[in-house]
Amino acid sequence: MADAEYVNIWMRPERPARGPKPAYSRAQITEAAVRIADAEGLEAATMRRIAAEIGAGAMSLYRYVPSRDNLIELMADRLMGEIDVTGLPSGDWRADLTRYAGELRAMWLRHPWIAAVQRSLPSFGPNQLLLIERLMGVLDPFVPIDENLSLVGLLNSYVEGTVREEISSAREFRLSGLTESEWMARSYPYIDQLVKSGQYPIFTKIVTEARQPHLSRDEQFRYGLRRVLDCIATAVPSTPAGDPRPGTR
Amino acid sequence: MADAEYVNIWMRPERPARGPKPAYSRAQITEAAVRIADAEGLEAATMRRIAAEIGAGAMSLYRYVPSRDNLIELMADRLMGEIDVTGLPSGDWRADLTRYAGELRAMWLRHPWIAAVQRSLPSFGPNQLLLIERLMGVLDPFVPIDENLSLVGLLNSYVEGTVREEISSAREFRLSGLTESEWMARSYPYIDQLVKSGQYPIFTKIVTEARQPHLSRDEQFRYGLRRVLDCIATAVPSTPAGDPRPGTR
DNA sequence: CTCCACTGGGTACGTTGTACGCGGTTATGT
DNA sequence: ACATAACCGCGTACAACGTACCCAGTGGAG
Repeated sequence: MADAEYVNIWMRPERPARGPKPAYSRAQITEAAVRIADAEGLEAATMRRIAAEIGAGAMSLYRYVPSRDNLIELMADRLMGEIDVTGLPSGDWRADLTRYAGELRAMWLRHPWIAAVQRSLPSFGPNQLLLIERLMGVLDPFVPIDENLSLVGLLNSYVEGTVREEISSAREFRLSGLTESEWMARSYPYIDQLVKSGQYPIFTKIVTEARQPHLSRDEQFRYGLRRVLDCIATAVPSTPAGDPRPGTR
Repeated sequence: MADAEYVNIWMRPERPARGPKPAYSRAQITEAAVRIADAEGLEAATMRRIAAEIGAGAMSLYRYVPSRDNLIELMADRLMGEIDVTGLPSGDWRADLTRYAGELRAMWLRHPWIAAVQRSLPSFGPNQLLLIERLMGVLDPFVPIDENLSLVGLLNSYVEGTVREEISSAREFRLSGLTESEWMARSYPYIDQLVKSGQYPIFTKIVTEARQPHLSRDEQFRYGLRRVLDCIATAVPSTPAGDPRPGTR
């Protein structure tokens, strides 16, 4: 009942006032959970497994965290902290957003399980909040806040969308225990059957021509990112708002 | 062991040659599962629940589907079938993509649980395949296949990204059993505390100014979509490839 | 020194996906 | 026509999950 009072994990104090010193901490638990999720996926980070990782009993975790879902919120915010936003905004919005996009992508690739966490309402943990401040600060001088949200949303969508695709191939191999070529050999009959049927000319083109990309994933990402930034540029006046804007529309 | 031979759900025949007539079908099972997921979320669509829905025993489902994960693949492809692609490509790529984007978004909103399905390697079910053919056919005459993939990927990212955000708010309410205003009242103290601290000016701006949007979600979507299409337009020559292109680059 | 709010953690419960095996049914080979 | 084997639906059973509840022990506040 006292528990139900805190809807928000971020408002619940980590430790009550009195009593013996706790043996563990939220940060330590979160760290262990992230370590396990990195190595074996989010579903491997069970309460028992996390507890074992830090040498605790399973039920001890509930002294620090109300539920597994809340722990996952903590993990997600911990990840946001990996995105370095020092020096943002720098004044050059394009450079800032390029850096941010690169770091976001790198973070996702380091922690692919982030794709599996269902964000319910945006969970405003400390790292998330700092990120919002710095990131939205980049375009804040140029566009109204709704437009800013919309543009940053577009950028985030692009990064998340592309990296999701990138992740999912790797994920399948990881948990099926197959290498990529083994998987290819296994699923070849199906693809081949589709191609041979002649009913799917464009699908065939994709499989036969685009399967061996002449660009690395990194280059593909940067190429697409430039396009997105160009798109954003059309909505960003070159001088901060408040100045009498030239007819740049 | 015979089971392991089919890596792909789409290659495994629904029914073997001999034996008594099955009482159910994949389609029927998938339909029931979708119905439950629509009403109560994907996690409510357990094997027992689905079986009960069609009046079967839990283990009977495994005569039709090798695992729950595979059933979810079936469900996902079933959803792709809701996207109407008749008459695509029509010749007007902008109209085609606008229509597609609208239908994709509507489908997601009808079946929000789609956000929770982890696509591993793209699962090429029949509906997915048809969609690929028609959708990629829209830009196929204009751009090379890699570029096509990239542009369609951008569009998909935009739709998925925005609709994910839209979904997640509603989801929280659904499963916490709170109305939006109740939730607001509950989480207000935290938001308020952040605002009052004065440390997060931009976050404050978002919460106080942008929380009451002057545009409906639909209008926001269409507005952002136009921007994305403009962005795509810069990469699409106005005449089909093969023609000597004017210096539009 | 006493008290009690707190600690870590063992036990137990309900729910999940699914392996296994049963007795009944039916298309097929003869 | 009939034996056979392949299939059916499904009851039972099990391991793993999140977590409610309880308990003995601990250490700071009075």
